[in-house]
Amino acid sequence: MPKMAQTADNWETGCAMAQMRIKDIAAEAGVSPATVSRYLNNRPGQMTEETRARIAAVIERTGYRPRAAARNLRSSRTNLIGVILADIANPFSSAMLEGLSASAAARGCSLMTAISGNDSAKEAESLTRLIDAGVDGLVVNTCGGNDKAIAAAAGRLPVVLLDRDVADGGVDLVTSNNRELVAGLVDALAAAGSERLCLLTEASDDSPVRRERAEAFADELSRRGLAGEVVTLADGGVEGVSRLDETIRGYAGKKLGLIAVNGLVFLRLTEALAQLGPSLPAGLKIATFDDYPWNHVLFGGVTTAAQDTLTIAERVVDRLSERIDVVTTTVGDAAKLAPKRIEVPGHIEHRASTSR
Amino acid sequence: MPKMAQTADNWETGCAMAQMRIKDIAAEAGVSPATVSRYLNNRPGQMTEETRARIAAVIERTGYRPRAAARNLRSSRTNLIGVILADIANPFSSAMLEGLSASAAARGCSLMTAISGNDSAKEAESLTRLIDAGVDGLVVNTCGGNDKAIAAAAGRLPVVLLDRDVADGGVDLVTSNNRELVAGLVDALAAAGSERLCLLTEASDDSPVRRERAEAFADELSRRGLAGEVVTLADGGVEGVSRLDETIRGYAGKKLGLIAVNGLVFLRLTEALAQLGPSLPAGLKIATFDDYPWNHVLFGGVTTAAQDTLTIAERVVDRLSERIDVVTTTVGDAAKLAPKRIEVPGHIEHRASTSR
DNA sequence: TCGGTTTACGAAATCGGTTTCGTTTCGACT
DNA sequence: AGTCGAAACGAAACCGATTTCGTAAACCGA
Repeated sequence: MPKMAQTADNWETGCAMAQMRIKDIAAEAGVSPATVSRYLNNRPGQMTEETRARIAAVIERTGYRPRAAARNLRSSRTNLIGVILADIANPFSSAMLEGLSASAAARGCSLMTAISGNDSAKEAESLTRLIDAGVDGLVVNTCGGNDKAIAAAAGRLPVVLLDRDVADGGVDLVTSNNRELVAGLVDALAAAGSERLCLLTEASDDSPVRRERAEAFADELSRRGLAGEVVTLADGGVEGVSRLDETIRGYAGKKLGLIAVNGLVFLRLTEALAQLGPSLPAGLKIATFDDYPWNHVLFGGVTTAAQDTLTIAERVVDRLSERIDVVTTTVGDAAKLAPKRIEVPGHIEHRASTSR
Repeated sequence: MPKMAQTADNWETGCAMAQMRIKDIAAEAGVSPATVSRYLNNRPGQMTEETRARIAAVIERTGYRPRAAARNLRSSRTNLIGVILADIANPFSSAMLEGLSASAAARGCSLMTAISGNDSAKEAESLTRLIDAGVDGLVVNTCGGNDKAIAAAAGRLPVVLLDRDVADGGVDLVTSNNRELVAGLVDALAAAGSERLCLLTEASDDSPVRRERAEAFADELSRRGLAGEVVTLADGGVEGVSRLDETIRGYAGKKLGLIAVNGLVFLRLTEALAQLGPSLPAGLKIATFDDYPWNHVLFGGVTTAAQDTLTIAERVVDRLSERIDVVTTTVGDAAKLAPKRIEVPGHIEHRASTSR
């Protein structure tokens, strides 16, 4: 006996009717599955307005949704973007995630996220897991230690780096204009009367971003003939803080200006300063990277180099989409896009901590 | 001419060899695809140790990875967990994401994330997008307004709610022991000598969590015979802050104790207090929900009701896995799990803001 | 040694879309 | 009217795994 067509009538009770297949829709609309597929993907091969309407009606009525797995299998496209974040506790990362989510959704893509927690091994594992899952492209905010693997991945599918570069280069990167932002903060401190500047960094953070900011800081100092240095806090609270404390005491009253290289360092700085008193020691000026909610509050507002996270996210998804389109369009690897570095301008929020 | 077996020899240059299929592996190992499949999923139908080793060797050598899409199609399981978060800017959410990511990875699952940004429409859209993508289960930190849709979704696939419940009930929920935490904070303030307590909330936040905490607060007050009230800040900075300011001034010096219902409210409170001076007005005590980095810093440390985000995440994934297993195991809907409410105990961090 | 049961494995169907390729239809232009 | 080309659509192959079902071999107790 030939297999009966499994119609999707709500059988007996009006309970959950069996999932419909594209062929059911086709039958119902009196067309072939191919035509329904063309409708679903509004393919160039147009169809009669009447046919289109009939299919639309049936889909509307039945609430049919195509199964993604089947679609993925044949077309080998998943509309999934993989995201690997180094440290979600960092508000920069969560802001980025929100931006990526929005930009991806605007293109009909979903996000598969993995969080490495600054652990290289976890990052590597996430890399393969996301690739195995069949993501169309990958956004990586690397914690370092996987440069080889990431470069290799970039050879197999579209990859865009977020904020932190890999050694070998050759992979797209989207980042802030760190050099200009450093200059802006130095400006603000100098304008506030600081004569000697310190850039505060953390020992555990050896990221390219930190290095770039440190270099820009040194350059900026020598360009202006200002005195200053990079102070690296030891990891873990106490030692680092006392070292900082020492530095500040040593300069107190001498028009010192401090720049925290990121939000976490700024929090530790705040902790250290709390030991000296609730408001800033006379003559001490402060500025920091990354605009967090508490930056408005601490010290009556701290001058901040704010990154334009939303735009960064947008650029990342734009670029990734370009690559994805190329991959799915071109036959050979001939017209592969050259790797590109995209800088998104941030801006300086001037607040009380650098007022004269 | 019969189609030639596409062997995966690195042809000519050692360049990227063609993706292998399970049938290639099977051929190479001298077994059938079915056997390789059994190996990959280590199925009960065991195989000879020798066969197993031979397959393992071929896979090892070729670096074969099964295509997820094909696997998903046939088995209708994706090993994907969908996560919808209301507000990623809230550190509670990002901590949760990290925990979920870890717990899911431990079970070989990946996360598909969507962020509603407290927008009901976006939440609804995310819901269908994730379901269409074929996630095995869903974790929802709802922003409200989609109770019907969420309940409906829970009827079609495993759903676990995070922190915020839906109206109709009937869906699993994992949350903190808010009532005990409220009691703990009231304890701390009372012990610090506060005679009149305020719970600060925001007008825009009408979540079940807020309501639960407010109710617990009222109950606790009456149980102890303490005076107090719930103060709702208007949205947007100024009006809300001045209202708060007024409240504080009205009570200043009268042994007032303040509880911020969440981290965002606490930040606004901090802002308002900054107008009164850098340290707490005499006799004013403060406590807050949610343990953020700056809680250690502000006011020399603020007493906090900390939620155990890691454990919450773990319970969520545990519960979701239970449901997923039931769905894929049972034939009928007979043994469906009854909805369950899981409370994960948090704890109180006693800090300087409630010292005597 | 012989039935009976278990174990190891292969052949082929199957999941539900997409895509290729071919056929029909229709309009337009000599 | 005849021809041509494009547009609209259908039949069937295809994506690459899993799963069912069947069979041969191995094992086992009597």
